[in-house]
Amino acid sequence: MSLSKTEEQLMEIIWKKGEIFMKEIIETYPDPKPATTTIATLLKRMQVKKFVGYQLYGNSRAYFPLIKKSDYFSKHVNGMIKDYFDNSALQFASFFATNTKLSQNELEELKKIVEAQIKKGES
Amino acid sequence: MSLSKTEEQLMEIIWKKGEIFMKEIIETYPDPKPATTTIATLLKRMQVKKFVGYQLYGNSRAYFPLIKKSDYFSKHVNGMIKDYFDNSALQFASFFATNTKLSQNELEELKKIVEAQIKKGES
DNA sequence: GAATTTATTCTACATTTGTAGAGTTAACTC
DNA sequence: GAGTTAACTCTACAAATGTAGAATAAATTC
Repeated sequence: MSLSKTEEQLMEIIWKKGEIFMKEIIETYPDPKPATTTIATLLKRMQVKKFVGYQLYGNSRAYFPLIKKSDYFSKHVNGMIKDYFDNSALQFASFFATNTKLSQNELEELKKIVEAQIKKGES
Repeated sequence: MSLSKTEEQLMEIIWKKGEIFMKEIIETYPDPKPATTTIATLLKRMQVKKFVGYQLYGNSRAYFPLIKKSDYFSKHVNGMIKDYFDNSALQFASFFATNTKLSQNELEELKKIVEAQIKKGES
């Protein structure tokens, strides 16, 4: 079971806050804000799909993610690599480095990250 | 308008071949193969969405992509960066480098790619 | 404590997606 | 040329998704 685009957006709001009340969720949306019932429905479905849970505080619910954003995107990206880049992470990385607008500075940063990652693996 | 997961899979088949006939499409799918009508429906929808076109050869159609795979994934990945990584490509790159299982060799390769990209920008 | 606000469930309905049968037509096969 | 195969259109239908009203219940406010 995976999330739809709209559910993913909501999920992102929940990830950002870590724990969030209905009222805050609605506030987060830009106008025109969705009806609370709409959000309630999404939250319900996401609970069924085991992506969010909630903690009762007195009588109100604080919703929280049941999956880490990094895990979610790992799966997501790895799925993409598998399905559309011949299962080659490198191919994807190459595509990414050449097709995304990274500034010189960002490229330098990225280089550092990669180097650090290499170091890490060497130990 | 964007493609659903299933349509994307079919799109990938079309990208791979560049130009492809119905029969070949079906052959590409693993068992249990979908009904030809299923594929026909998907193709029809993808034509409406302007993702594929076809060229008549005598009486049969050779389907081909109307969008380049690199363009499609650029949009895709950039959308992901925008929606879930604070619009920071670097943040995504960092996530990618640390969360995807790249071998030492692949990391070295990636480093080279990044370096090449840096060189390119310097000119 | 009556009136208002807020959150929740239940129900509903339109749209999109996944899948494919029925029917048609052209092509291919003896 | 009668029978088989292939591809296409049209129709259909179930499931998933996007959106929200009605009803209810609790909390907040005068």
